Amino acid sequence: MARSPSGQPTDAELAILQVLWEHGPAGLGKVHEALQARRPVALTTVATTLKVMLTKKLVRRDDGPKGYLWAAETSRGAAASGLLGKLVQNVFDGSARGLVAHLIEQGTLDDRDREAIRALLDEADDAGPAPKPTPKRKGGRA
Amino acid sequence: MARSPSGQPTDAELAILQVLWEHGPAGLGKVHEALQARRPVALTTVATTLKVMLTKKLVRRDDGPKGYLWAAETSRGAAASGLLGKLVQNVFDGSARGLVAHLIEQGTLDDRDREAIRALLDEADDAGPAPKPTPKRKGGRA
DNA sequence: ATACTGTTTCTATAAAAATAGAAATTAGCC
DNA sequence: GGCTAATTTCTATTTTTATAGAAACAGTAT
Repeated sequence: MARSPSGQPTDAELAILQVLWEHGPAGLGKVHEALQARRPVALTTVATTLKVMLTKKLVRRDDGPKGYLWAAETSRGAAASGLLGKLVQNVFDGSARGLVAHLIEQGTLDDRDREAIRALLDEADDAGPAPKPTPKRKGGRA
Repeated sequence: MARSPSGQPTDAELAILQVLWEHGPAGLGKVHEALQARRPVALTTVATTLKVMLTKKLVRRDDGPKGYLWAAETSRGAAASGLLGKLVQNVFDGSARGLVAHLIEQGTLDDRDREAIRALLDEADDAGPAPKPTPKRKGGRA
């Protein structure tokens, strides 16, 4: 056997999603144009990939003025979570903290980045101080 | 054309690297055993993958007591950097900060994680307080 | 209506990735 | 010295990914 489809968008698919996330729903031409700006790719290649993405439910297809309008059916956050989850699992042995540590130690983040991250950390502290492991249902505190 | 080899280790390869990173250099049997603990995989599959990884320079192969001893030739950090770089580029539009923000906002990091990260951030501040954008050569301030 | 333009679908190919059986090899054992 | 068990190499298959040409189709403008 070969591998089973991970469900995660591939590189080519991410390139397309990136365009849709930025420009919003767009026709084939628009998507192609945006991709072309980065690296050469045939129009039909984009079309084929979009078709595949449709079956994968990564994009939606609505009737537009000319042909179809293609729209991302996966949010950037969702895609990020999926891919990050895999990476964290594969490389950092499941530790997201390890991943962040890597970025910090590697000097990938500059001063402003670090400052911004501190702010976010503080917000997160305020947001969910509840150490409760998320009650399944019947929310609210006992 | 199809894609050209990214150079980055694939999922199956990462699984093997993970083992080698943890256990250090090991024989085929040991690697297989460790992988098997997670999901079923044939011995020959591991052998074949190792062979491929050898040509990719992801592992080294030294003579051992029985057969060979296989060792990771790529550090966890290096693999992480490569994969993270791609992910950041593909999904976060080049912003590593964006990636960290995602993790924080998604609640992927718990209290202890956040605390640990703060400490690392502080260390990083001390480490390289120079705001100079890394002088190309003839270092030092003008 | 007809030609042009952009879109979609169909068909196809090549490489990588994942997997494993069969066969050959080797080191150690009795 | 030949057997056994682990190892390695060879060969092979399947699926996905990435890519694109050809052809069929739709809408637009003249």
